[in-house]
Amino acid sequence: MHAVTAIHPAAAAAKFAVTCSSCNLRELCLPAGLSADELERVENVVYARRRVARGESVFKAGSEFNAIYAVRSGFFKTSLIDGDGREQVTGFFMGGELLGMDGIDGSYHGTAIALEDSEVCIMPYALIEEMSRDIPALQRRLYAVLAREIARDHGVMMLLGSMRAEERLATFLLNLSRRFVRRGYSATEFHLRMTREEIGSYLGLKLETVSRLFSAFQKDGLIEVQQKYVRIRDIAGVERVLAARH
Amino acid sequence: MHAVTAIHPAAAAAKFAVTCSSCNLRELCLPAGLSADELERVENVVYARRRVARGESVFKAGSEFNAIYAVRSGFFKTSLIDGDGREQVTGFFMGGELLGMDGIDGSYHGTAIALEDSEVCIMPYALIEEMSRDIPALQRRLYAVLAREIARDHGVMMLLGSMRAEERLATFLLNLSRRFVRRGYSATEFHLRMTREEIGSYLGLKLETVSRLFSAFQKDGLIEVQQKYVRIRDIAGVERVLAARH
DNA sequence: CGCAGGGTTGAGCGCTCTCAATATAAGTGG
DNA sequence: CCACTTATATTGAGAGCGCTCAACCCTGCG
Repeated sequence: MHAVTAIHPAAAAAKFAVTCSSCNLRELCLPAGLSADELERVENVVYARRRVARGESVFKAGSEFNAIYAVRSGFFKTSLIDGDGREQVTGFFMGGELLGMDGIDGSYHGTAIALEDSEVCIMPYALIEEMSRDIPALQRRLYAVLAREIARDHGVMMLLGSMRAEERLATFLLNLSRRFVRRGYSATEFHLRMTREEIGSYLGLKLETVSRLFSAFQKDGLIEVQQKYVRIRDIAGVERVLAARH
Repeated sequence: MHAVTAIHPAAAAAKFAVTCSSCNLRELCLPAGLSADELERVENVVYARRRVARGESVFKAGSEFNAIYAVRSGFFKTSLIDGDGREQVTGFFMGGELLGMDGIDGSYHGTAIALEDSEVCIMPYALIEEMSRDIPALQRRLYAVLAREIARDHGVMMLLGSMRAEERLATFLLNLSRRFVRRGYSATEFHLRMTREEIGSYLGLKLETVSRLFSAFQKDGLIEVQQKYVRIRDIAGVERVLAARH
């Protein structure tokens, strides 16, 4: 069992600064408007961290659901394997984002795999659930996080259902850029953690098509690309790829 | 405000039978293992119904979130409209299914439109949220419903990302069939409520392609189709379209 | 009856895939 | 440190699936 012991408020705040904030639990904690006391309790939820080596899984599709994971550092993909062994990448996740929420109804629906050596915070669901009953702000937050995941998926459905290949890649690059920025990294220069094949799976394209598009974007002066290194030279230009629909 | 007045248990059960069960709230109520007393409270959440005429919307993208809706009768589509006015259908919903959960973080993300004269049960979110704190089973249920929506969307992502046109249509038909059966309708014979264009949008295909595929399935003896009427003549054959991946 | 919305079908094009060869990186073990 | 292996990327040529454009048909309804 997990014991919630009394901690001095200042100590709680300090501990939060170490554990929750450095776990980058922004999705769950930051905008929730929790009191210091509530923060302490939430912070206690993160009762363990776990290193996940590149290529290892955090959880596998079908295995029993018992925790949500917050990415503390590193980079992950989530994917489904279909009956014929075909993989569909359903998302990429970086620091501060949550993994495993699709498992709340019993077992994980997909598999989460680290694309580089990473670390996650383990948040046992039983504790979260219990606590969310006492802390309305946390409950609202949890629902909101789930709802936002649905909204994100709908965005991907729109991408897959109605965009042409170059629009998909442009959307992908802009999305990555925005997320890197929010984490204090460069908006225009980054290393891709995933392979062309994984990008292709996510975007509903073949890896050769992805590769060709990178080359085409480079030829058009939109980006500079060399294997996994990408520099966006003309963000407005990349955005224009989306604007010029049809 | 909504007043929870004391009701005799038997009366509560009767009222539940009328309101909740006939609202087909199976997603939320049925497998939750609620006590009679809890059922009464949940049933009180459905404080109003609303008729939605064909073509009308239940809620619109961007409007303020205040309720989840359960389909009582009829048929709905949800869709996103992108900047250029392009529509992406994100789902079809029939009796007993829930609409509007993607709005929990403030405002509805998509628009829900009735494809035939329909009726929904209005479940004010403030009440649900409050109640889910008192009734753990309901809370778990709500999370599960949200999680299942995410899983559903991942399934659609797989469909859009990795299936060929005929596989998509086969998947669509089998999914509809399964859902009709669960509601006591025929598994093999039904009227489509949506247009070819809406099916196409959902499946990431053009309406002409959808039409051609229906014709092709008919020629192969898999189905019989005449405008919106569909009869599946060879379910195993339709399933084989999926099995024979490339 | 005429109109409008939805559905079907055809012809041809083009985007993306398939197949294949080559190039580049990143390990691995001697 | 260097050959060797393996994973990942790039690029080309050609094919085919699904799209575009267009004509026609069906059905319901005022």
